[in-house]
Amino acid sequence: MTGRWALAPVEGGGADVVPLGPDDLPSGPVRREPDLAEAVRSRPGVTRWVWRSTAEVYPRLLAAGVRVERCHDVEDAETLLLGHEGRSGEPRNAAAALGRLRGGPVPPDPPTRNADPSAQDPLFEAADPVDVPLADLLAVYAEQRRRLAATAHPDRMALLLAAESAGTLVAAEMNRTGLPWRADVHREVLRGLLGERYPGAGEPRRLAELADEVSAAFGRRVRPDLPADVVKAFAQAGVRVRSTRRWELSKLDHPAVPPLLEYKRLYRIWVAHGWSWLQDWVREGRFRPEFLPAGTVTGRWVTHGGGALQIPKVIRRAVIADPGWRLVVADADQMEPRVLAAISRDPAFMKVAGRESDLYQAVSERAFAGDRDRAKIAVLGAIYGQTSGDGLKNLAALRRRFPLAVAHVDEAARAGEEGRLVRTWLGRTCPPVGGQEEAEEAGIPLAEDDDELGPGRSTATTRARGRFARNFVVQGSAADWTFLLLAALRRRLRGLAAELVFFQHDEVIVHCPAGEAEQVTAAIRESSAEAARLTFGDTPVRFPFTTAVVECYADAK
DNA sequence: TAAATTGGCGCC
DNA sequence: AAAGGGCGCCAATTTA
Repeated sequence: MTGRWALAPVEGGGADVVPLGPDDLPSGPVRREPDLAEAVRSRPGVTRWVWRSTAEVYPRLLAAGVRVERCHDVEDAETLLLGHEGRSGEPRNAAAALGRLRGGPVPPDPPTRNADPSAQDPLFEAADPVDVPLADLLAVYAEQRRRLAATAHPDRMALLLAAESAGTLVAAEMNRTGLPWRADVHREVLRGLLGERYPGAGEPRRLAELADEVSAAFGRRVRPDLPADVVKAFAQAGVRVRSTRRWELSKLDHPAVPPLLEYKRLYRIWVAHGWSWLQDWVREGRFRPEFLPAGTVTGRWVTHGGGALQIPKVIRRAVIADPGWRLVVADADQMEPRVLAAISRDPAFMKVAGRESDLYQAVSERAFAGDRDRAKIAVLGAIYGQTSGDGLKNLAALRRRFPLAVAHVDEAARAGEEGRLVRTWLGRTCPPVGGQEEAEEAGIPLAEDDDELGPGRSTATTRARGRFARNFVVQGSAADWTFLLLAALRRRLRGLAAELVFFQHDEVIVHCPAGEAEQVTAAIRESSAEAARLTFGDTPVRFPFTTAVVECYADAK
């Protein structure tokens, strides 16, 4: 009952299961079990379940109260392996992987569905056309193990696959648990910001007032939610403005600007996190977005539904722990620069990142005469690829003191511009620019005709590809690390009532009884150290977290 | 008329 | 001071 087992659901609610030996082949007979959840529950000693897709299997287990320690998500692994092999455009579903292995048909991936809160009914979902029976799944898995051994750093790639699979478990568990959400508090916040709500059509009162103020300032009726109308109104008032972006408007000296900016801020809350959002996404005291691991090229997760990764600060007032419980909100401090230190192995930068105190302050003392703001601009500029303004001057100062760190991202940018593969620390791979469709699907900026630039000069799109790759190695390696962190934290929370309820790039929220808050805080600290050791090996770089134990999310910062 | 694109802004 | 990287979502507008 120990070791790895593979599992494939079958018609009628059952499953086929089989134990796997050290050679990745079955070490016993396939058993047909009548009940999927029972098949897993009755084998508590299994250390890793191999299955096609966590999203397919695990929600059913969780619904039956069954959790697993570890898994290998074959389709998730397929995505990462294809990427590593420079074949990211090929379908990643299990049936396609089988087709490539056997020379059979290679079905395309099913379209990614959009979550629609009014029409979610998983009971009536059609059978998945890309599903494969257990015997075929085993063949695909064994082949994946061979391909894994052939990667540039098999030990790192194995970690990446394990970490991503752990992420799929965490995501499924969070999807089920949901984020504690007080609808009554949310409504209070809305009333305070937006005023009375007019049932039926029309803006809430505060927005209507601000629209009137804008119109009064222009001397004619202007709809502030229509950029074209606003640009025209400014033109008629003798002010030329290229767009209605906030940073551009805020430079202007015109009486319409203050109410306009306030309107935009509140309008955004109204349409994105207002009463209809509450209606759509909050049920029984929980906000349940759908976390999708590996939703992006860089590895960052995305969510479907409710804009869960963009909850405005003011709305976080509604995230309140259950009575007697607390939220442990943990935020990694300057995660991406610390990751850059770890992957570049720049001695001076590692020294700076080896302290838990403010990294930007430490950088500023070495390169910017103590000016923290400039240090931060320079570091972020290096990571994001700043191309103009003071950023370049600051970047030069950064390069003098931390040459290897800057060279690391410069090299990634060059590789991206030249269409070479770019990898994160653990081996997640940024697709090269191949076919047009492929690149567009992956969101990679494409080269285009640009006759005005002579030979030897990059086009704007080439430079955009460079920035993409530059950021990829840092953001992606940071994602690598956070999944190891999540896996470690999940393991450490086992046995507690505490539950992971939220994850956002460099921030986690754990919901726990007040009495467990101290243990949870310690678990986060220990998980950070463990994840750093596993991911980057022997590195002096530290990854401190700011943790807050609060009843309300809004009080965490 | 439905699908795709655009402008804008929230979060990291 | 200037407008770099990654997303999702909404309404309006354009395209097919």
